[in-house]
Amino acid sequence: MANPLIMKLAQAVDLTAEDRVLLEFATADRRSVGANEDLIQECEPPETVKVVMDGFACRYKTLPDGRRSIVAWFVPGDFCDLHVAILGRMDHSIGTLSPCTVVEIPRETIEELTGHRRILRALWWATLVDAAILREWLASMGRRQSDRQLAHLLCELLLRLRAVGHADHDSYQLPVTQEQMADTLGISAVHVNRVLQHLREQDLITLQSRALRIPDVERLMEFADFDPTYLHLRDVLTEASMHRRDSSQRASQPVAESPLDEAT
Amino acid sequence: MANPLIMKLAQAVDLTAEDRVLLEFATADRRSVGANEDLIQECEPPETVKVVMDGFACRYKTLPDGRRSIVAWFVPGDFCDLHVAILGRMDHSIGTLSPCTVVEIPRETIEELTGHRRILRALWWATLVDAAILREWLASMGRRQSDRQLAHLLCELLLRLRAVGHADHDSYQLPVTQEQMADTLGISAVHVNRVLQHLREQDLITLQSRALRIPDVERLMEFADFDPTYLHLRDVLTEASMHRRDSSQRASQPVAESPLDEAT
DNA sequence: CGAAGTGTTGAAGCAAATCAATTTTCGTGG
DNA sequence: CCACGAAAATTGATTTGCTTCAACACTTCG
Repeated sequence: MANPLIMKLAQAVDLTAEDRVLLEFATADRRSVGANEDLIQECEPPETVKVVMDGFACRYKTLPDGRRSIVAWFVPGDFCDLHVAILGRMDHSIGTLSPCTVVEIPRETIEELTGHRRILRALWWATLVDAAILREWLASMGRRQSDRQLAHLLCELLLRLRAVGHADHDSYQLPVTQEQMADTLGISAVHVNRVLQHLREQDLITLQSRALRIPDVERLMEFADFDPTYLHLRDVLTEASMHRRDSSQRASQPVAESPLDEAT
Repeated sequence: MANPLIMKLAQAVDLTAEDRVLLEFATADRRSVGANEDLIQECEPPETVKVVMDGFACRYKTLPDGRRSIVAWFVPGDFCDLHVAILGRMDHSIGTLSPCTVVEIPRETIEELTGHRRILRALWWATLVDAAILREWLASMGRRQSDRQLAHLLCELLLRLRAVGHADHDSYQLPVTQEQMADTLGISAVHVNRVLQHLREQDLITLQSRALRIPDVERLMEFADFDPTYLHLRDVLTEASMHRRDSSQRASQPVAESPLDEAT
């Protein structure tokens, strides 16, 4: 099985064989974590950078009344906390949604990795895509009805998981509970259940025992008003997503030169 | 009047006199823009980096049904698009909310600025704080009632504006319409109106002809469940915010060393 | 001074929350 | 392998926060 981190970063830059070897070594030391366990808690400054290699994790905030808001999902290949090192303190927690395999990369290894131009740029890209996803989620939560919002999330996951080889053309494992989805979408668990049924009734999805299948990907994307541009992926613009609307605008571009990067 | 960009970046690092001179020069060439004008449109790759020096601007997404979602507010001192350069394409637009004074900093100037360690780090910090704000907004939209959500936004603006010298202890200019607030909070303009009245009835705020006053800052923060940690500000933790709950956890820290920064 | 944009108010409707009960699934130990 | 308990999913009834539509008032500015 291919390394999801390498697959992901290859979306941003052309990694050399040397880059790949370095990344392979950096992610060799894996450990297993059960579901619903915290990887980092609020106020706890992390010493290592964590990468999810298998399973789903999340970034979440707990409000004083006990309710929680999940503000990011981490799927295989995702860094959990690349950015936090520069800000003194965590303003949120990171925990697993399902059982996970994670890697903890020590600071020195990150420094070594970022000594390589392509990897440095790919890490930049990953950080910025995280922010782009956040913006899309915010827009989605603000202005989309919950059935479209959920459908949108499922489309996003399809592409993100495909990019790291964890989804095939129309299906993937979705190892999360309806309550976890509810905390992500900002709705109640009961309503998630009803929305899922609604999507099933319309034959937009199939979901049983954590296996999601999308009979007609294009139709679901249409329904969710999903435009994959914001994911800034290179490979995964499939037939389904390419043929929609103005496909010339949608073709992926190589990552642009960055002023900040330039200056290094 | 002090330079808001310098004031903002001084929140993150100790700028030297030389740093300040550089930043002053970089922001010398200002221009005025009316309200509701686009600074950058979707799909238009920006050639310069834009900084708001006066007035309010925003980052927004337009959904196909015409509704829009504002996913970030830019107040004086804020970069609009520092990050976009690395991703090939804009997945959103940037426009003014009120009349603004903006600066367009050419690529080369940015490269020159980022040649200075402290400035580079401060720009990093600014980017990460933007993401932190986005997370807080997402949590807020997901799990807070709209009166608390609006109150939370007003608290955030108080601190952000104070940091750049555009708010005093308990008041500031809020040059936006209720419709713009609605697009930000993900609710209808009518409801914004009612929520504002509700806040006024409770003497939590005063708002007339775009001037906001908060009679009891601490009480509004309590009401909004506002915890300023996520803004990662150094100076602006006032009496009001410091005395709440566990203040020892709340004192600002110097910006930590960053692995990515280290590697430069 | 008039027109357009903004703010305000009321009434009706709807999406989603809440509460509560029930069934199904899943993990675990006997 | 089955039985049990706990977690998760499902269903129904009721309530509520917010939307929508529509009318009207105020403000701002050319």
